[in-house]
Amino acid sequence: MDKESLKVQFAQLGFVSGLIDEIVNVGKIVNLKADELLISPGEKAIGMPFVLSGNLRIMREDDLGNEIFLYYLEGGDACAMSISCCLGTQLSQFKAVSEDDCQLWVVPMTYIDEWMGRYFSFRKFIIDSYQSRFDEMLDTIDSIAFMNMDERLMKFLLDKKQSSGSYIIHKTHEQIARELNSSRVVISRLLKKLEREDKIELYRNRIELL
DNA sequence: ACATTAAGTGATT
DNA sequence: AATCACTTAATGT
Repeated sequence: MDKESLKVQFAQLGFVSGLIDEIVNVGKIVNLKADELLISPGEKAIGMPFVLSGNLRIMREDDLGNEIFLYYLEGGDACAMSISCCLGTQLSQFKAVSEDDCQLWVVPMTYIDEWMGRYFSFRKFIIDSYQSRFDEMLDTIDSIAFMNMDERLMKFLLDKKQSSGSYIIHKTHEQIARELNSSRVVISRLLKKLEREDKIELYRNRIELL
């Protein structure tokens, strides 16, 4: 990723050129392959990540290793949540795993506070970003609280199609069950039902939407 | 050929 | 909707 295309990416976020230069100068690239752990609860964040490409899955985890899915970070997103983690010398409350191959631009936290003061566009971006993470979290809370499992599963499949731009989903029933906080058997049955309704086709490690 | 992992299913709570 | 127990199918060594 060369500097010029980086600048183009950040310009799309509505940043002014002075800010873009600073971001490009102090950040560094982080490449993740699919299913790599970026951070887990209790760790100190390395900085504030901007997602250049790929998707990340953000989750909460309890002491027993049970996970609950919160939201996705997609290209163009930044994890504003990581601010609290760094401004207040707090440790991460989240677990972040790459969903596919990802490119991140990570900026040391020390700059964030200062940029928020100096650049209106940056302050706005952070607040908006915080807001959308929050909204997405409300969304998943709603779906856990108010939607039936079959609706949640359908939503999951459609979201997946949306974010990956593909009708093919490379996941096992087990993985899907974990992300929806359900069990493998339940997911297998519901998927089977969807297959009988000709909405999907099932294979090993792969689901195709029709 | 054998072991391992993913997926399908009936019965029970 | 979850869990158990068991079967069947696919894949790796």
